[in-house]
Amino acid sequence: MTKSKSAKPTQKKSRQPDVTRRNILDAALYEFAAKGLAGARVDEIAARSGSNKRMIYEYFGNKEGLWLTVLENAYTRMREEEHAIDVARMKPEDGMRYLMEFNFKFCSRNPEFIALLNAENLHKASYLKDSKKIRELYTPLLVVITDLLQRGQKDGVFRKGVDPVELYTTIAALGFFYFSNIHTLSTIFGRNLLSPKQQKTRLDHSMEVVLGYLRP
Amino acid sequence: MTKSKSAKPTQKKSRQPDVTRRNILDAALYEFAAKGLAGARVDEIAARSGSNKRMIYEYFGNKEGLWLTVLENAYTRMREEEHAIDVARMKPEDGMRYLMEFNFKFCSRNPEFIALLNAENLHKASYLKDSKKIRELYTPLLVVITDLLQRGQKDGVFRKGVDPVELYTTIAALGFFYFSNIHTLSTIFGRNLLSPKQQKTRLDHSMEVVLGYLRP
DNA sequence: GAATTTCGTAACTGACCGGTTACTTCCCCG
DNA sequence: CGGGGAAGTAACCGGTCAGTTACGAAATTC
Repeated sequence: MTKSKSAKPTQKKSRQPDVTRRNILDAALYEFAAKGLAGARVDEIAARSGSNKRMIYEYFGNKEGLWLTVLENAYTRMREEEHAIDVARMKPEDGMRYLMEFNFKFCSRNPEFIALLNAENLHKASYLKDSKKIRELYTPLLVVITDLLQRGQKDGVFRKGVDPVELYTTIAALGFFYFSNIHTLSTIFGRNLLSPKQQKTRLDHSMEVVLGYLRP
Repeated sequence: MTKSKSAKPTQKKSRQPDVTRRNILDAALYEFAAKGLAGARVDEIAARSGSNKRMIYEYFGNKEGLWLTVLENAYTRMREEEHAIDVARMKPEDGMRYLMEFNFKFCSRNPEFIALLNAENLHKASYLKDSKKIRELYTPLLVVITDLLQRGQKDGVFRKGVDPVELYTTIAALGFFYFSNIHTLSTIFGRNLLSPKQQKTRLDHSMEVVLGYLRP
C-alpha cells in the first residue's frame, strides 16, 4: 500500500507507516515481555509507541494479532542473527562452541525474547501454531547442526549416533533455562546470577557438558 | 485458629475451613497455571473451588496473596516428593540417575508447576522473594548432590571439580526446559513431544549427557 | 488548491473484574 | 435450645480495559 517513500531522508513528522509500525512493535515487545499477553495494556503500548490505539488496530487488527506479529518478529530476528556467521566453514568443535555461545549470549542480551516464549508456552503455543513463517525458520539450523555432527564424526572428534534435534534441544535448554528462570534461581540459591561472572561460569560449564558428551 | 477438627470422618457440607482452603488452592493452581496471574479470574477460581470469593479474600487477603500461597505450596510439594527416597544411600551413579529421572518425571507429571514458575519469572520472582519458606527448601538438596559428587569422586566414577550448583542447574535445565517449551518446540520441530516415546528419548539423552560429563 | 487519503486525538461504550458488603444460613457450645 | 460466631451467597461498586467512532489536521495526488 504505502511503499514508495523510502528515499526521503528525515521528515519531521507523521506519514511514515513503516516507522510507526516499527515503533508500535517495539513498544509492544517491551510491554508484552514485561507483563504477558493478558497483563499488557493496549493503551500503554500506544502511549509508549508515540502513536495511538487507532493505528494499532489499523495495522494489527487486535491485541492478539499484535501479539502474534511481535512473536514472529522475535523468532525471525534471532534466526537472522544466528545465520550472520557461517558455521558451515568452521571446524566442528569451534562451530559447536559458536552455536552454544551465540545461543547463550542471545538469551542474555534479549530477556524479552525469553519472556515472550514463556508466555506463548503458557498459551500452549496457540498463536504460534497458526503462524506459517515459523516452521520453516528452524530447518536450516538443523541442517547446520547435522552437518557439524557429520564432519566432527568423520574427523573423529565427535561420537556417533547423536540425534541433531536432541542435541539442539540440549543446547537450547542449557542457555534458555538459566535466563528463563534466573530470578527464581537467584532467589533460591541466594546468588545474583545476572552478574557477568556467574554468566561466564555458567557458559563454561555448559560447554564442558556438551563437548564432554560429544567426544567419542 | 481452626485446627481442632481433623478427627471427624466425613461431613456432608460446609464448615470445613481446611477443606475449603484446600479446594480454593487447588482451583487457584489450575486457574493460575492456565492463565497466569493477570489472566486468572478470581470469580473463576471461586466458582471452580465450590466456594466463593468472600472465602478467598478471608483466607488469602487478595489475589496476590493467593498467588504466593499457591507458589509456595507447589515448591514445597516438589521438594517433599523428592525427599521421599533416600538418595544418600544409593550408589553415586544411581543416585544421580534417580535425581534426573525424578526431576524429569515430576515436570512431566506437573505441567502446572512449570507454568507457575514461568509466570513467576515473568514477574522477576517478586512474590517469591518475599517468601521465607522457599530459600531453606533447597539447601538439603544441594547437600545431597554434594554428597553424591564426593562419594562418586572417591569411588573414581565421577570427575573432580564439579560445582554442585552448576550441576543441579544443568539437571534442572534438561528436565524443565523440555516441558516448559514443549508447545513451541513441538510446533517448530513438527513433532509431538508430549508422547511417551519422545519423552523417553529425551530423558535417555539427558542422562547420557550428564553422566557422560561426570565420568572422569 | 481542491479532493482524497492518511494519521492523530479523545471521547465513548459495554463488558468485565477485583474487592466489599449486607444479609442469610449453618454449626457449635453452653 | 438459643445465641453467637463462622461460613456462605449474591448483589453491588468503582475502576479498568479492549475496541470503536467521530472529527479534525496534515499530507499526497492530480
